[in-house]
Amino acid sequence: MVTKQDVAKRAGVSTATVGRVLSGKGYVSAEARAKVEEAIRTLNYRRNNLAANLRKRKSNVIAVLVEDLLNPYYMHLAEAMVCRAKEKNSIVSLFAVNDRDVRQVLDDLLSNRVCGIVNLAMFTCDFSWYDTFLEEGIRLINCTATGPKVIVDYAEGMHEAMACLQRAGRTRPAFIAGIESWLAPGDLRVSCFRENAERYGLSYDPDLVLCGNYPMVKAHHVGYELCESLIGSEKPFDCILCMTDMMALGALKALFDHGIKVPQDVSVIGCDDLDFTGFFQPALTTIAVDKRAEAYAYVDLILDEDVSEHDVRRVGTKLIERCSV
Amino acid sequence: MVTKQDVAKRAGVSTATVGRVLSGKGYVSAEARAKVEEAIRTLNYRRNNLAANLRKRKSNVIAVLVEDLLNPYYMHLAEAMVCRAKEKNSIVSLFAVNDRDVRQVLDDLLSNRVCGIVNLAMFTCDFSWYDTFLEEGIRLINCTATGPKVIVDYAEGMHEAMACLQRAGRTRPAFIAGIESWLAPGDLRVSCFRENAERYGLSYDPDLVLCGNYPMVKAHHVGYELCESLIGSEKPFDCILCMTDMMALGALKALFDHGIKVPQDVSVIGCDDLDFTGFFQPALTTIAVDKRAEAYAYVDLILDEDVSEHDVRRVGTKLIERCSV
DNA sequence: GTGAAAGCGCTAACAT
DNA sequence: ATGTTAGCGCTTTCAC
Repeated sequence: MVTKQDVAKRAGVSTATVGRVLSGKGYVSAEARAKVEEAIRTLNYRRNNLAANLRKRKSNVIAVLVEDLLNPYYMHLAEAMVCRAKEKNSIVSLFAVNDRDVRQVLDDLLSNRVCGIVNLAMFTCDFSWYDTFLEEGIRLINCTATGPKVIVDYAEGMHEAMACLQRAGRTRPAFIAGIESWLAPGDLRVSCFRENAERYGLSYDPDLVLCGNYPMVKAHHVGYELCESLIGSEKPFDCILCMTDMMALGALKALFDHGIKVPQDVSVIGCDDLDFTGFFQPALTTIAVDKRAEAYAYVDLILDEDVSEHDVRRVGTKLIERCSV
Repeated sequence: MVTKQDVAKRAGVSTATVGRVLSGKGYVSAEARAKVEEAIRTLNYRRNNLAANLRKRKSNVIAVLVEDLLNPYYMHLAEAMVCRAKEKNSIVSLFAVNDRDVRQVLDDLLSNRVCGIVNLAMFTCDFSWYDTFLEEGIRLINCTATGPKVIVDYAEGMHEAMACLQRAGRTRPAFIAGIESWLAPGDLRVSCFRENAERYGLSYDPDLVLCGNYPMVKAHHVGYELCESLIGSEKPFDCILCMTDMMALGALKALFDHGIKVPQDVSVIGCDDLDFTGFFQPALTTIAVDKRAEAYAYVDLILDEDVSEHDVRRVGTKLIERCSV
């Protein structure tokens, strides 16, 4: 294995000079630079990140905490994060967590001195350890109420969705929320709906806001079950808003299985705009999230120099109209 | 940050002794062990993997190379790999590659001294660098013709699929292969079909084996386009075998858009058994791969001690009958 | 059964 | 403009 030493020797300079040309900082004579570059090329030198990381007391690994990795939404995010991280010489590692083993995973992250943590899990972490992480210089995104975070602004898309429903003459929406914690004000989907439904001639009935056991149960199953119970309840509804496209997929199937026609009898709107929701039956009208922007924001919040403790990045949404309304 | 030194000092022993109790190797008196354990607990010591990795000249990172991360199949794999890796104190990092930037990614992997590489991309890597990796002690899985690999034995499932088609009275299958390289003998799907179709009363017509531009184009779009061109070609066919469930999703939609009924007019069989293929319209009959076994095999091939250069692990498949045949 | 000490390859502060 | 050097925290050999 070729070390910086080797390069220095071969170029007839010191390791410091090699370091300077490698990092691009500090003065290096054109002559020295040329010799060093030549040595690097012929020796095929490659920096050992293990050593660099130790020295810097921090790795180039961004940890992504996921609870439901199988939901394509998170893979969209993961993919874009991988790309962005690559541009910035970092790598992303996936960590599966659930509310029972967070502690152990956190231990692991500390041990591995990851450079930052993006929390894509839906439970609110017990980050009493928050300070431990900060002391180590590990940035935490979407982990605590106060820290840096990216907020998906579902409001825009939600308004369009409600307007769309109104145009279709719908008045009694049900809401498949899937998980209690998404009812919290931090998530704009339900709250925006609750506060503005009336304005669009839509009734707001708390009984029609349904929670299930996501993510213990897969999103599409949650959607299916919740939709079935909705049908069984015999409460009148003429459209369904779903927190995620996968839940909408489940709802669509439940509706189909019960002979309820979409969009003739009931309209369905999803959220996420996965790359294949246009292939659902019928093609799903959905609130699209700018997943790329979201993912890039995560990586940037971890890697950029000038990020404040209260940095908040907003990500836009918009309605994509297809055939389910 | 608490170091091994600190623990040693606190326990009144040397770092070597601390190392012994930590690793569980070597003799340590009960007395010393107790003191060390106490110190570890009260100091809240956590090993610094950065340092350990440097010393061992190898990290605990398993690199996974993916080309089409958005295909849920790879996510299933990734998820299971993350779990398995966690059991063995390793972490998995995702690397996006395509045949144009492999070289750079490989450079990156070398720089980061990952402990192993699992190639989930479909192109055959130019691993002329193979030796460079081996010298560094980096294991390569599914990278070269000769190295350790896991083979998905599609034959079992494929036989069941053909039998199923035969029972349904089908005789003229089309095959949506999606990508040229999957036609190679290394992949059992097409080859098993080609060699055995006749036995099940199925015709084998090379003109009905369709390739597209996967993974440059998303799997479901490839499935859609290929199926459309199939319909347009006016060659007779009464069933379609698809290389992946996502391609089947596309085919299903193309068929629907052209008013062709599944399974009445045409039967469709997919491959993978993604967790939501039962929610397709109609629910898809598919060849299920034991994804967990596949994923575990990858991790084990990287991490286990006793892996030979020609180790081959087989993963089973079986047909899941739903409603598309 | 235990301890001392030599690095792993790099970075950066300091000296020249 | 360039070189020297002191660690980063760990593992592991070797000596006691």
